Amino acid sequence: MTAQKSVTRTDVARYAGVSSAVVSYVLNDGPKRVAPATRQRVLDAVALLGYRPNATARALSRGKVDMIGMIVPDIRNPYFSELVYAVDLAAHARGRSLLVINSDVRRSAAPNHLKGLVSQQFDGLVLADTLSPAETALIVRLNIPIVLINQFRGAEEFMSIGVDYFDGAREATEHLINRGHKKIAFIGGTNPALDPREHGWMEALTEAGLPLGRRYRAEFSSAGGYEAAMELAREPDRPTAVFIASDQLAIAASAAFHAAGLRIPEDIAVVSFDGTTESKYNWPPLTTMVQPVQAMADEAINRLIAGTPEPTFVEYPMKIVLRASSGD
Amino acid sequence: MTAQKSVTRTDVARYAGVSSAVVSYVLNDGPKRVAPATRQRVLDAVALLGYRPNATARALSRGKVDMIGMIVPDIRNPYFSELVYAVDLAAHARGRSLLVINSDVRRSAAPNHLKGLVSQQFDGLVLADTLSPAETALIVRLNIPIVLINQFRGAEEFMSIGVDYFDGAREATEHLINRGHKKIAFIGGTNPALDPREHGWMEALTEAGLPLGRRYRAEFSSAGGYEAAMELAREPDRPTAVFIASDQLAIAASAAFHAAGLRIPEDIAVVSFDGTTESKYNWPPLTTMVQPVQAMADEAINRLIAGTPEPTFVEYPMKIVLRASSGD
DNA sequence: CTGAAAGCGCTTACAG
DNA sequence: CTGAAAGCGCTTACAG
Repeated sequence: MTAQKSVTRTDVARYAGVSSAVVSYVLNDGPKRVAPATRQRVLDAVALLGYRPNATARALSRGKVDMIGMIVPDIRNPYFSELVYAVDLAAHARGRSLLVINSDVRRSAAPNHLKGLVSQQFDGLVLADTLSPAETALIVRLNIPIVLINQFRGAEEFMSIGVDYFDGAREATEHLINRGHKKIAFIGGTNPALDPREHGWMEALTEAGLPLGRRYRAEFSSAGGYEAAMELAREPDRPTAVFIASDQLAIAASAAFHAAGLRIPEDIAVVSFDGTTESKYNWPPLTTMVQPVQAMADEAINRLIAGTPEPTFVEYPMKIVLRASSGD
Repeated sequence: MTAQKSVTRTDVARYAGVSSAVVSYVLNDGPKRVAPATRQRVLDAVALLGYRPNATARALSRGKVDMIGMIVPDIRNPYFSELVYAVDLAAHARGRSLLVINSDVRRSAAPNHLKGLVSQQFDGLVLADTLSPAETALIVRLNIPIVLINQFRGAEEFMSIGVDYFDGAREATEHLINRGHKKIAFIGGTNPALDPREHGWMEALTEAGLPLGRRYRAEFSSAGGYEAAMELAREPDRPTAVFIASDQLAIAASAAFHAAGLRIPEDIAVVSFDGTTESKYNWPPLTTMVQPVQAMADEAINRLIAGTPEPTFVEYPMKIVLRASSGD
């Protein structure tokens, strides 16, 4: 269903009166040199015939596709769409396309959502999703460079790129403590393992000799954040501040607090996590821990292109951005 | 850089003691029938050798890649990330992968951002971006099925799928009129041509015998929406209501109104356009015109797969969702 | 029901 | 500087 009778390398070669090899040399700028006059003839033929190289054939012949795959839970989450954007930018800067795989979509569309992926000849894979052991095994068998990004549950087999979740969370909580809050809650996800963000929150409170506030575990979605915040708002002994594990949750939580008649930050101060653009346009604007998304994306792509990376954990520090939600 | 010494069809065939053609027949369930016993031998060999078919070779041989391309201005805009998600879902349901191209990224990464696209052998292309005439010419030469989505400036050459922008905008404005507003402004984009949303707003006001309110033209970004709203807020003869052309603009505008000390909807009522999830979690929740995104996405994919679609305009009606931003 | 073989459109050693 | 040719890993008419 591509072009009906598409122009091929051979057509160009014939028209220019050279071999198809020469056409390749011209188009790829190598590996052989071509005489200027010949070169011009080829270029003219290309233009005249409207020739477009077939990327598929090229990929088959070269044994690589110049394409990187990226697995993401849900691209509708602003954090992930910013991450995808950054990785895409990095990939293109290095001459690669990025094929984004929404694991959400796959999971609903097919029982074995990674199946199609398996036959794809990616140069590498950026994993922004937590996979089941079975899925991980499948991925490993792909035998291509892999980098985990945005995951704190670092797998032993792969290189992992992320922020210092623990320290970031601790700093966020400390900021609330420094502003005089004594009852500081936590809203986060329903992880099976301990979320380092929850851990960092605990650590900060413990260090300050403060009691652990209540923790609310929600689905990582707007609806989840809204419900958790509503629950918090109805608490008889309400906390005066809350550290929320993602901007998406925090934005929905803000709406819930408003709906419950709470003023931010007067009644409930909020510090969030991620530093997406959305956090700035929330009402009130969110104080949030910023992830250096582009730097992480660049790193991921560079490592992949360099070949299978060492299974280490590359950790970026976070920076806090002070805004009105915490009274700043 | 794919698997070092990957297992090929030939290896499987040899191991199973059949020809590579038979392996194909088994794996593709056709076009020939294979004896059950032989079939089982092949399947066993596949499992034992850990064979993964090479999608690139398959694509070259079949002349198609089962991949659809989608060009989007900026995936970080929630409306587009929801649209991409929907199209991805539709594509996978039909057995195709979706390669998303951020024209933003391409434009900054390469002068001719569509160049790489040209050699890709897509089965079809979903265009959610307005292209320059030169870019359009390039795309046409691709000679593959194309569908425009989310564009009101319908090109004559292509099928176009979208909502009834004009009617949607009119209904949005009428809602404000029905609630008694007399001074209704408009915040929209800086389009060279007349945005039908602006046109619909005008029409509603004219029909009601109301004077045209001021119109604020902004970049389609959060920053753009914020600035436009700030300008509106400072107006001496401030409007009491505003129709805003997208949720992204409206969310940023809400923040600006709050920052300027205006209450929504008491001082300024807002009706927005798009119906993204974000609109629901804004404060206050936005009354907005909902686009039937999934239906549009399904339609786009179905048409592409059926072959080059007729250059018609498929228009979906919009539905208003009433929420607090308009006092509902 | 199974096999030998041509072909998809490139790339790239190998000769000249 | 240029060409003839093998090869990438599949698919699929064509024979048997």
